[in-house]
Amino acid sequence: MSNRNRADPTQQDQNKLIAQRREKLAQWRASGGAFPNDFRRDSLAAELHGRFGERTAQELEETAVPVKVAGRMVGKRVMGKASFAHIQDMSGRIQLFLSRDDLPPERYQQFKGWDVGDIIGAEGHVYKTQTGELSVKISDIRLLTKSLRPLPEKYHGLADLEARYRQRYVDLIVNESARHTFILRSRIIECLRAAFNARGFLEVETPMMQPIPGGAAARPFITHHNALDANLYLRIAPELYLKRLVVGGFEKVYEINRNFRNEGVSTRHNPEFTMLEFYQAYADYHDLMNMTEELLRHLAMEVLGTDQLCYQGEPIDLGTPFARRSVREAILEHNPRLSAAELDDREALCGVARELDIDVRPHWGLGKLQLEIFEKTTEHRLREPTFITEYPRDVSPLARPKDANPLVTERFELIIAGREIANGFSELNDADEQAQRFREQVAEKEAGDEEAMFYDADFIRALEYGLPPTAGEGIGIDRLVMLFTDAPSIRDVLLFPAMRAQAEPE
RNA sequence: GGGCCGUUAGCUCAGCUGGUAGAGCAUCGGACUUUUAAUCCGCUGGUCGUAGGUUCGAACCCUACACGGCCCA
Repeated sequence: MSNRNRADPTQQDQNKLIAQRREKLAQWRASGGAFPNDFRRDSLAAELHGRFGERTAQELEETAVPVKVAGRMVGKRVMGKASFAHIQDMSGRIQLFLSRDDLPPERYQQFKGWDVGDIIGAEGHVYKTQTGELSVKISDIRLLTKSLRPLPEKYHGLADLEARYRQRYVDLIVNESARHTFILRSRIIECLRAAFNARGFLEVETPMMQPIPGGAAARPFITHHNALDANLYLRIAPELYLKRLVVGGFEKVYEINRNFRNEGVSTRHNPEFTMLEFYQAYADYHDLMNMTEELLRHLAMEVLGTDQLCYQGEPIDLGTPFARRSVREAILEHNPRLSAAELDDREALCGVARELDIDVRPHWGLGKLQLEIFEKTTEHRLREPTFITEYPRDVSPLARPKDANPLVTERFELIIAGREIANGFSELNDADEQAQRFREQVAEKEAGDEEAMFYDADFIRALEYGLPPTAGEGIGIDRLVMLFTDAPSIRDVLLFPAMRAQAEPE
């Protein structure tokens, strides 16, 4: 990134290219009618390709269908008294052919002064060039918006990652793959919404600003409400509100929205990220695993047309049933030197954890140690879709314990390509036990765990009215989109990823 | 927070052992009525991220800082 050309608009344009374009704009203003907004197009590029792409040149010449198109000029080839240009609209690109003698007087001369990047509107008729490219033979053309800044080079596009993230608008103009990623993201969310609606779920919106942040183990952002003179937290999860709604009788609810976690930024973490969270009464975690598997397979077929994904060179098969194994089984499988007996021996696990360079805290219990060891040694090795089940009770304070073994819960996480994609469980609906779990969390918070949960008395009150047996799950949309678009970084699937503020924006 | 790497023209990138900076594309001027990374001819364009230091001399060596990338916590 250049630090030159600072923000003061009266002082800018040290850059010759910008100065030249500003001069062209000044002439346009002087001639009157700059920045008009009375041009109406009647066709998009992709529509033209769809309607006329298969027609022969002769058929098109006979019908001479008149069209009006508009978009950003992304290519310009002037050859004496005739020119080609490509314009790009939200659907794609279409070529324009201009011949001086087909245009009003002076128009061709004006066109020659316009720049790649300018927004133009044109009318003419659909035809095919000698090479068979569907194009519009122009009878008149107008400049609609003057672009003052030159676009990146046409061949390499914009490659600098910092520039692509900070100036996403430029990235979207010049990089087809970026447009594709965000269009696919939109389709994925659209498809998920349709799937939940079809299953009878009700879409809801719950507070983003919460007096007590709950539903996950994470550090929250704090903000302040002036009129109430009260601190509020940006939500780390919608979970406790969604369960209140199930108490209220909305037995199947879902929400697709942002969560905020005050943690580091990395290729997998952004401080704000999108989560699909849903709850279904009279279901348990097995039901949700089955549904998740179905859902992902359906999603892949809908948006990609295949259930065979390729992520960063690695094949991912969503077509065959996902593996399911418990945290215990997974740890033992990937740590052959560990015995089942050692997994239940806190002292032994502490030693193992330290050998793994895990920063063991004195207040950690057996479950926390198991989970840390799982995350360090096992999670990243799970490449094919795998449900990891039976998470320890003490790291799952909102989940229902297993009847057969109350030390673990009816919880799962879905791991694909070494990353957590979803997390779900049978909900803890025993108000007294939930209150006890909150008290344990508060004790851990007091012991220094900043991610431990708060005691939410209103949530307990809601449970006391009676939460039906319910299962709930969160699916990380950004990570799902990464998987589906083969994106190496979460920033590639966020239109405006979190970046450190620039000292002086250009 | 730690380690490694990067920052040079509008964009994509070269730049050797330290000797005051180059290409392609774009721009600008010219030629050209079916091109599509158009072609051909000619000309421009730089406070080498910032600030110090070493040196006769720094894009290059050293230090700090800023921003970014990757990995680890």
